[in-house]
Amino acid sequence: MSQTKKSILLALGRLIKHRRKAQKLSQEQLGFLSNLDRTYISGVERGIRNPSLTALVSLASGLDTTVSELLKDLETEVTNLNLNE
Amino acid sequence: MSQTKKSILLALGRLIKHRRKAQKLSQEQLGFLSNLDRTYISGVERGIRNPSLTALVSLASGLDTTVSELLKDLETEVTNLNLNE
DNA sequence: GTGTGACTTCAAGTCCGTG
DNA sequence: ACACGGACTTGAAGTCACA
Repeated sequence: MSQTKKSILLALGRLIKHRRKAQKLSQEQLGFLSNLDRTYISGVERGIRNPSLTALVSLASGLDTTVSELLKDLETEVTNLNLNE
Repeated sequence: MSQTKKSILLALGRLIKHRRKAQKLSQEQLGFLSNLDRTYISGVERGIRNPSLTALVSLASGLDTTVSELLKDLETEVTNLNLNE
């Protein structure tokens, strides 16, 4: 796993945690809302999971947002979002 | 795999194919640009692959766009983008 | 309420090829 | 140039017990 990938996943994790806190949800509650295991949420927030598109869709709707919104935030956080060079 | 997931992946595939054609790229060329195997690109376009976040990032930059842009298009195509109900 | 390690099953992703 | 397949290695999905 490249360093850039890691930083993307870490940024995603921070973002999701931030959104979750803003909604005053526990990982358990978000897990329920998104039909994902609480420990899986934990892994995503810590940046050790690389979620699939469908997992992202589940997460986003649990957080009452869309994937594109979520990733737009990610793109403002990660300045150089390029894996291919 | 639920029906909704399939329709999301099919929509993503159509979208990517459309973008790729617009750029006048072959699957092979896009594979090269995004550092992904050509057969994998083929699978994504046919909706039988569920790409990870990092794969999406790679694809997006190969298509000279961002993941959020790509998924915004997807959200306009897929009316009910909700896996959790 | 969360982090973490370990685990199994299944899909991601690559590489070989065919028509 | 692409769909499709087999075989392969790595990693994601999904869950558990424990601290």
